[in-house]
This record gives sequence, C-alpha cells and structure tokens, in this order.
Amino acid sequence: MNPLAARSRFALQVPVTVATKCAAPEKRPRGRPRKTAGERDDGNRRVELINAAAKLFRKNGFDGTTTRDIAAAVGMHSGSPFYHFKSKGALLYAVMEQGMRTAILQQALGLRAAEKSPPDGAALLRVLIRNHFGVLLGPGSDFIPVMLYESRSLTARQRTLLAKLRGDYEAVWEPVLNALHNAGRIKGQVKLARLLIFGALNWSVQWFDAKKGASLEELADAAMALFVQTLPPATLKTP
Amino acid sequence: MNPLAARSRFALQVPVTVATKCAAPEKRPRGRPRKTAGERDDGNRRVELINAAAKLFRKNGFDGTTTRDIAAAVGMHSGSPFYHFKSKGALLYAVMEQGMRTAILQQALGLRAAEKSPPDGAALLRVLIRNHFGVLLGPGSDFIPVMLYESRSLTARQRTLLAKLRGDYEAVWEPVLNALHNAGRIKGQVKLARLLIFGALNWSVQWFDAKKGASLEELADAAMALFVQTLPPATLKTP
DNA sequence: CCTACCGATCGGTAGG
DNA sequence: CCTACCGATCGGTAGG
Repeated sequence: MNPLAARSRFALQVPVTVATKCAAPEKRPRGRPRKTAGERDDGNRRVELINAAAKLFRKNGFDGTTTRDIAAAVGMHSGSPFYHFKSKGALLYAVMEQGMRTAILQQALGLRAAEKSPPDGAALLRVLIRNHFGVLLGPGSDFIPVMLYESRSLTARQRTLLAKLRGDYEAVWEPVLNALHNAGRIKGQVKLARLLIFGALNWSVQWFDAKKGASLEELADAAMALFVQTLPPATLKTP
Repeated sequence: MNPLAARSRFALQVPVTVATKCAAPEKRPRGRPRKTAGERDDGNRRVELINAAAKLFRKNGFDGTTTRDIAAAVGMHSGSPFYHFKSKGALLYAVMEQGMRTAILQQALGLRAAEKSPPDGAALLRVLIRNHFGVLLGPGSDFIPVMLYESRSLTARQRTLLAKLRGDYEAVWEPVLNALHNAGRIKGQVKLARLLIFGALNWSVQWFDAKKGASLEELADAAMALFVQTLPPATLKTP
C-alpha cells in the first residue's frame, strides 16, 4: 500500500512497484528486523525526524508538508512518526525549539569570543549580525527560517514558549544597539531601529542564494554599512 | 477584469446571515433570483471573492484556507467559487496580481506628486517608503502581504508573471537609491542595500500593530533615519 | 516501528 | 450560483 521512499535501506527487496500486491512468495516476518537485545536508538530516529521535518517545513510550509512526506524522508512508514511525536504540531514545535536553542548557543559563543577584544559597539554588532546570517543562511539552517515563517501554525501555548526563547535571543542585542544609538551611530528610535534591522536580516531568507551572489561576510558588511553611521572624518576635531 | 480597490461597494445588500439554512417554507426557485435581463453583476461577486480570499489567505495562509472558508465569507455555498475561478490557485493569483497593480498605481501617483517639488533624493525615498508602508500596513491591505508570504503556492508560470510586476514596482526605487548612494548618503553595495531595505520594510507585516505603537509616518521616519546618513554639519565647510 | 485502517476534510465537478 | 456528490488525501490510531 505504501512502499514509498525506497530510499537506501531495503531498497529493491523485490521487483518492487506493484509486485507486492500480486504475489508475496514467502512470508517475511512482520516489521523490520529487531536490533539485538538491549540496543536502542530512540534518540537518533527522533533527531532524524526533526531534521527531515525542518527541511520539508521550510521548503513546503507546515500545511504543505505531510507527515507521510516526513516519514518517507527518513525511510519510515506513514504511521511511524507518531511513535516519536504525538502530533504533527509537536514536530513543528520541536523543530523551532531546537532552532532557537542552537541559535542562542551560537550567539553566546560568538559574543564571548568577541568580548576579549577591546569594547567596540560596532564590532559587537557586526558579530551579532554575522552570526545571525549564519543561523539564517548557513549550512543546515532550516530551523530558524521555519521558526520565522511558520509560527502561525503553533498553538497559543507553544507560541508563548517560543516567544520567551526569542526574547532571550534578542535581549543580547539591546545593550549593543543602545550603545551605538547613544554614540550617535544609529539614528532614530532604537526600538524601531531594532525591528527594522531584524527585518532586513530575516528577509534575506527570501532572496539569498548560497551558490551565487554575496557571501555571508559581504552581507554582514553591507548591513553594517547601511545601519551604522560612518564616523565623521578625523579633521572634524579641529574646532 | 480587475476593478481594484473595491472598498465598500454593495455592502449589506440583505439581512443575510444563516437564516437561509434554517427553514425554507415554500419552494424557492433554484439559485438566487436573477437580475432582470441584461443586468449582470459578474465582476462584483468576483471582487467580493478576491477580497475575502485576500483576508483569509493572509490570516491563515493559502494551504490553511479552504475554498469553503472563502465561499462562506461571501455567503456562497461550497462549490460556487468555482463558477468564478477555475481553481483555488487561480484565486490566489488574482489576489496577488490585484495587489501588485494597485501598489504600482499608488506608487506612481505618490511619486508624481512628489516630483513637483525641487528634486531631493531623500525626499523621494521617503515618499517611496511611506507609500510602501501604506501598501503593506494600511487599511484593507491584505493583498501585498499575501503576495509576499504565499508565493510558494504559485505555479512557475504565475511566479514569472508576478516577478515582472514586482520588477516594475521595484524599478522605480533604483534611480532614487543610486542617487543617494552617489551622494554618499547610502553606504555599502547598492544592490544589497536595496534588498536589505525591502526586507526591513516587508518584515513590518510581522510586528506592526495598527492599534498601538508607531504610526506609518513614524515608521517612515525611523526607516529614513536608519538607512540614510545624516548630512554632516554645516561647519564642515570650513577648511 | 509496521500493518491496516478510519473519519474527516478538501478541491473540484455535473447538472440544473 | 445551488445541490449533491466524488475521489483523494491526510492526521492519527489500535494492536502487535
């Protein structure tokens, strides 16, 4: 009924296609061969599902993705994802939560390294921006885009939980932006500036193409140039 | 075929509501009463459907919206939208196309008015930005957000057609941005600056709340302050 | 985690 | 534009 996704494993167990229905020569044991006793891999399959879901949710949207698609992507049958996740929505939430936790972690690491240099607001902002581009556009980064573009499909409770994580992530930016604003290098209301800046960055998901065009470094440079006022020339000091 | 901006025409033509369903005492002739001969209102119902679809597509997404939802929103039965549009996808395209045509028109009008003043790159950009916020966030503006966030559900052909309209809309920005870049008031690669700026604006759809917070004017001011370098103080002229 | 299945929903259509 | 439907698909479940 479903021999879909003849990915690698067990590919070609028979002439395949419809053959299954016509004649099943010898009985093969139900289910897949069990691992030898005591050997379990629960966590792994769960992770596989999350990764596959992230990729599919990003490409086709939550509503445009079938739990069967996800199952097929990891070589499972249609009902099996529900052994790991109690609902499709739970899978979506898992994708987003992992995306946020990874992003928060990576941001903290990047910032820690940068803080060893002499304090420089602009340099710190560049680190944050570069890191954000990495999280959005870097290799294997489908999680945050899903988080950004599919939250409509969350329950209210899930939305609240994720909003907290998002708050943690964005909180780091606040002192950096405030310092630059106080130094006159970011103009306008800081609150609106923050929203506009995040928009500029997050929208890159829509047009960025890793295979051509700018690199993430160039993107970060362009963003810095656009948002942060250039320092007045040194000659200004002369009164 | 495209009577855009059908704001309030024909509002409240009947008491409407559910009454129809509850009890139909005497046989009423199939279908709704025909207009007297020669009087047709094809276009109107079509417009109603497009408006309802725009609202629902924006709120629930294309995949999250049912053709039955749309039918119900305009008081039709489930199969009737297909009398006006041959498919759900055709309705989506109609929403987006109307959105783009309206946006292009409004942009041209705004710009024409602004060009009567002495040429000033910054002033022109402010007009474009303010107008764009209007198109995105103004009253009755669900069309462009749908266009921005649901294009995944288009066919390749539809995508190409809309890309052309989008090109027309964005082409207007190019000389304005180039002029400001040449004047040193927009920094970084112009091409990237344009993408980042559009991102900052388009993302406002995600967070803007008309009932509280900033006005569209304040938004436009904030964007200008963020993107356009302030002119150096006049004292600079002294060598 | 598979097998086998269900109930609900959905886009779309025939015919008037 | 309504009535009455259909075929396909989908999320999810029982039971092993």
